Amino acid sequence: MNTQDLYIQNSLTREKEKFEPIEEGFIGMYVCGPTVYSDVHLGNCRTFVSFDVIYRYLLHLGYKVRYVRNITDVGHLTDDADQGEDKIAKRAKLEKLEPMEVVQKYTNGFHDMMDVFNTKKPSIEPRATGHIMEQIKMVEAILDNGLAYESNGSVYFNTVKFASENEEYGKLSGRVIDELMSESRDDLKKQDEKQHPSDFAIWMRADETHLMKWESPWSIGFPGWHLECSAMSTKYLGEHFDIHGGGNDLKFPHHENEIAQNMGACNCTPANYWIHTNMLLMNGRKMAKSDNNSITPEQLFTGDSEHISKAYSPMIVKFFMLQSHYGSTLDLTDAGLLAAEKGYKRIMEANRYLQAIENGGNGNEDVEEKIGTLINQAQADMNDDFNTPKSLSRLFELVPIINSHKDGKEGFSDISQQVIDKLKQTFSIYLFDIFGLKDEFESEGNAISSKFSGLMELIIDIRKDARTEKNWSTSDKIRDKLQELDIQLKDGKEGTHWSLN
RNA sequence: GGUCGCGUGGCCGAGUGGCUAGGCAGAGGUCUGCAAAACCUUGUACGGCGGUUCGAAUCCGUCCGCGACCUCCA
Repeated sequence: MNTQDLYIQNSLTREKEKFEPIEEGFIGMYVCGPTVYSDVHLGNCRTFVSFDVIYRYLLHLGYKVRYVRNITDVGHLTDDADQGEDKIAKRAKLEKLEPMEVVQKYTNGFHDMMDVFNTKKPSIEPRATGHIMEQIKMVEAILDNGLAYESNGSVYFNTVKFASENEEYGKLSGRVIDELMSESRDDLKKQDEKQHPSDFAIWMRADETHLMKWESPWSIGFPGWHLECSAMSTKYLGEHFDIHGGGNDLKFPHHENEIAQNMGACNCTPANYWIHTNMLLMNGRKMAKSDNNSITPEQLFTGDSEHISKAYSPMIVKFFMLQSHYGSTLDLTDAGLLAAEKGYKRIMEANRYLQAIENGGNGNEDVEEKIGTLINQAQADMNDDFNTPKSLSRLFELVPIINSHKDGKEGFSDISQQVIDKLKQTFSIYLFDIFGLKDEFESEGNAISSKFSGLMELIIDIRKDARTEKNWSTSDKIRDKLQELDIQLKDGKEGTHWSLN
């Protein structure tokens, strides 16, 4: 594996593969967005933070990326077996709102949360209801190809026929149609409209009470959930594009059926690389309200939950997520968050010090070689399937070097200006551009923080005089009172530094 | 029951056929008026049992446990 090349773990082949874009320099990436029927789930946040880092890294590599992430605002049923209510409509009735009010409300909430986590906005964020025509056209194409059938105003994708003509069905999820068949034979009688239980609706006839419905050649109805992603990815990225992503839980049936629809419509596989993010657990188990084992992003930020001992800021939560690989389950625990908080502060503080270094020394070969190696490894780690935890660990290994410079240690102090600049650039690019973190103190508003800094310098100066006079009671009083305000003084060889706790 | 995946030191979490992850916590030291911070040093690890191999925590089998999805049940 060449560390200069990007490798991606491809869910479709279950292999780590070298990434080669369809068109040199350009990447089309589609990620399944949220169904906006309730407040965004913390697990969703992890997924979109993961793809945000992937997006940012691809941009960093110089690709021109078209990142499409949809908003599902129709067709996602409470029960995936093509029965049950539309999630949006159900919520609309519950809250006595127009369906589109529900959609707007939770879309706004989702966007706000994505901002809180400092993720970049996608290039295009299409909505299912805005693409009914495209979906109807796709149903027609699939019908024309003989891979769907109409039944009582609804249209179903014929999985049996598709699977018999094509080995693709089940490839992503590892499911085999024969098994699906034998598994659910008992169901067959119940479903009079479907020819086979594994068939799925691509258009559904709506009854009179249904809130969201459109005219189509088959009935007044609405599109099946899986169809929107096929239609919108095709519209904005073409029939064949580079990367398709989503949460692990969408692999089956959603993504499997998406592939089937695209192939059924144009006989081409939609994406070369499929990326699936893994689940966020809490205390070792899945988050579920019914088990009282769940926490919302807001609760994390306010500390208002029995599961955590204190509040954690968004960047600490994000840092916590980045310390695991997107493909692994991540276990949210109070101890884990506490550790992440300390780590986050340590690395941010080192960066703040680093960026303020003005003059380099004469150069020190040993240290500079070590720095160069670590910087290269950080990049190689990101190239290896976006390994953020490993890449972060390289930055952490650079922290003692930076802090030694602060202490005026021999060897570390005479790093050349060139290497210092390289370090500055590396930290800035990785922490902020690629990982999308923010220094929460720095971002609190420059006007305030610069006055605040001036004030702190004054206080430190007064305390220094007291210390020179060995007036320990005054100097300790300043230190202790500031500590009570969560401002920590740190006496070092080069003078006193301060930080916010 | 099926499909996919996971099980690493006190906690979180990378990685690998023989060679340091990293963070947090712990221990010792340096520094300090004292402290904190910082720096240096440091420990027990790869679920159980078999097998392949000169050598496996890393590959294979099996058992146990966990998670997601599907199914079943409710």
